Amino acid sequence: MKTKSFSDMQCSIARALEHVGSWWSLLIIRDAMMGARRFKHFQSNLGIAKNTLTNRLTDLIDGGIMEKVPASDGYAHEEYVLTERGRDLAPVIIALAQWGDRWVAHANGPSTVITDKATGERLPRLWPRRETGEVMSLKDVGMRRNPNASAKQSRPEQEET
Amino acid sequence: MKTKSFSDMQCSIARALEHVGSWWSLLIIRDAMMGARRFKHFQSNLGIAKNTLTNRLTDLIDGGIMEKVPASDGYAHEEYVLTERGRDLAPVIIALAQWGDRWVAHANGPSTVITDKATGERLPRLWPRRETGEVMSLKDVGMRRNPNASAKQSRPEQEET
DNA sequence: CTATATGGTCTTATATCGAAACCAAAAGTG
DNA sequence: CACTTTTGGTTTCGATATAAGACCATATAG
Repeated sequence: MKTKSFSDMQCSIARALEHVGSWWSLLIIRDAMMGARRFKHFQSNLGIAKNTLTNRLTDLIDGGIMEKVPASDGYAHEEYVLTERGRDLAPVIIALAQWGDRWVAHANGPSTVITDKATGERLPRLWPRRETGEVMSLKDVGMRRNPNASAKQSRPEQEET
Repeated sequence: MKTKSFSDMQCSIARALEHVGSWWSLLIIRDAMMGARRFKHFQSNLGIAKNTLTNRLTDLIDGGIMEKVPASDGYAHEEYVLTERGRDLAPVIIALAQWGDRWVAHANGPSTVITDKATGERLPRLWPRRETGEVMSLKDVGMRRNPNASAKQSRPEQEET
């Protein structure tokens, strides 16, 4: 139920989830990244109900993540493709896939492997790095409140008043 | 309606979303990463209904992403903390935050900045890299079907039959 | 020109969410 | 120690989104 919207939150994660946080969105985006372009592709790949697919696609288009374009092969239908904004979600998809591979993989292994096309090798884990490229420990990653953030946000250290 | 479960899908992304794909899950995890530990923290930070929060926390615990531990300060209550599995979602959270910062930021800027504690600097964009640390172009990232994947998955190139 | 596939829309049933009331136990107060 | 407030829920209820399937117009295939 979307009744509660995140769009008034200042947090970028909430604002991002407003666009890609619903149940099917990221799977549709994943399929698009893998080459799906037509309604039927998404529907048969995902086993999603048609009306739900219509809704999700409409939301993604409204959010500027996908767009409808004329068929690439000269046919009359239209196709759904990712915009730049949508393609830019690749790190999210990859991070999610790698986490899934590690922690909740299917008994037969993952259905899809993310590779470096140049070598065919599996991509190394997406992980925070410094400008230098050095891999960071999570302990060194901080989340700092933006000074000109508007509202309160209680954290254990600062809530007593 | 969650009636449709992703848990029978072989795709790691679907399997990951089964755990963190519902509306509030990732925001709860984000709050936990920022230091929230108690029910009231999550509730007041997020403005989530209490019953929904209870459900989401229960699911996260069942999924091994969070766990309940005795209060760290000697009080009688229990606290909710991330497990290793949960902390390992950091790249997903960071990728999402960075995408949000870039594409759908709030007018006043993001409420939270993700930093390198060592320098206080904002973290560079999480992006696919080779083993060498070299940043990749998305064009070089491939998604290949796992040979021993079970079911069909139609892609434009292979669907005509 | 007929049959089928595609890309939807509409209706109905059900599951989930949000809000508010309610409650027991713990913590804070005098 | 008695009294009040906070915390951490659970229950009930109404609103809404989803799933499933019927239905339909257009496009493509034969």
